[in-house]
Amino acid sequence: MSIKNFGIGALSRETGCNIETIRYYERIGLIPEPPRSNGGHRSYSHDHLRQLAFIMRSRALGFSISEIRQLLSLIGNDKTCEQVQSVTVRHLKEINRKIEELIRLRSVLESAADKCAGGIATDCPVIDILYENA
Amino acid sequence: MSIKNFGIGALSRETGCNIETIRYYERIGLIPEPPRSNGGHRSYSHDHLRQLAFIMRSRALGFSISEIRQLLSLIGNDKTCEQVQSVTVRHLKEINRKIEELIRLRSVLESAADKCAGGIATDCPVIDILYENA
DNA sequence: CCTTGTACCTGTAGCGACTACAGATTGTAG
DNA sequence: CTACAATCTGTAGTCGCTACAGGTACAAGG
Repeated sequence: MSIKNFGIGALSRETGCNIETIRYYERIGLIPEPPRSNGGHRSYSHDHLRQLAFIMRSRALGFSISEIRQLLSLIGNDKTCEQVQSVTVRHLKEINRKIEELIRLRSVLESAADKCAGGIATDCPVIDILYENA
Repeated sequence: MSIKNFGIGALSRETGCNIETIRYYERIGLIPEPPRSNGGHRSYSHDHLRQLAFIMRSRALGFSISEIRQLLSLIGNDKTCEQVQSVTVRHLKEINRKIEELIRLRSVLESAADKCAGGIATDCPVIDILYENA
C-alpha cells in the first residue's frame, strides 16, 4: 500500500539525520526495524520518514531521547494532550534553569574579563576569580 | 616543607570533587601525580588542593577540560593576562550562543504549550509543532 | 551478462566528562 | 590483634552520537 519505498541514504537526505544515527536509533529502539530487501538493505516508507522527522525536530528543541520515547508512546493514545503538555512543561523548566545558570556564569566572567581589558599583565582578574572560593 | 599532607578522601571533602573524578583528572594529566605513601596511597599537599579548587571553580563556570588545560598552562607565565582573557572571551561567546539558542527553543515550546492549556485532547499543538517541518 | 562504482551491511571503538562498580590492599582506632 | 574504614587498580557503563574496518548488494553502462 506504500507509494514508494526508499533506502537509508534517501531517508538520511530527507531528514538530515546521519545514516549511522538512523541505525543507532533503530538499535536503541527509538524507531522501528524497517522491512528489508532480499539482500538485507533497509527499506523505508513515508511513515518512517515522518517519525524520524518528528524525532529530529524534537532533538532540535532539546528533548532528550527518553523524553522523545515518552512523546512517541503518547502519540496515538487518547488523553494525550495533557500528558504531552506535562512532558513539555518539565522540559521548559529545565531550559529555564539552564538559561539562568548560563546568565549567572556570563555575569561572573564578563565582570572579570572587563577588569582585564587594558590592564598590565602582572596579575590577572580572571585567574583571581578562578582561585577564589565563592 | 608542607604543613600537613592528607589523603584523597580529605581532598575530596575539601574541594567537593568526587574521589573517582580526582583519580580521573590525574589519569588524563589535568592534575599532577601526587607522592604516595609506602602502601601506595596518594598524599596531597595544599598546592594540590589549590589547583583542584581552581579546576572545580573553572568547571562550575563552564570551562571545558581542554580550556582548563590552557588556563593552567598560562598561569605562571608572563604576558598571561591577555591570553587568559582571550580564552575567557571565546568561552563567553559560546555561552552567549547557548543562551540565545535556549531562548529560541523556549519561545517555540512556550507558544505550543500555551495553546495546549485547556484544550481537549483530540489534537495536540505540541505534537503538531514537532511534526511540522520548519 | 558482466563490470564498475556506489550504497549499504554488521560490528566495534571512540568522543567528553565523568560515575560505578568489583575485588584487593592499606591504614587506623580500640 | 582485630575490625572496619579508606584507598588501591582496572574495567565498564552513561548519553548521543560518530567513525571507522572489512564485507555484501544493487543499479547503470558497456
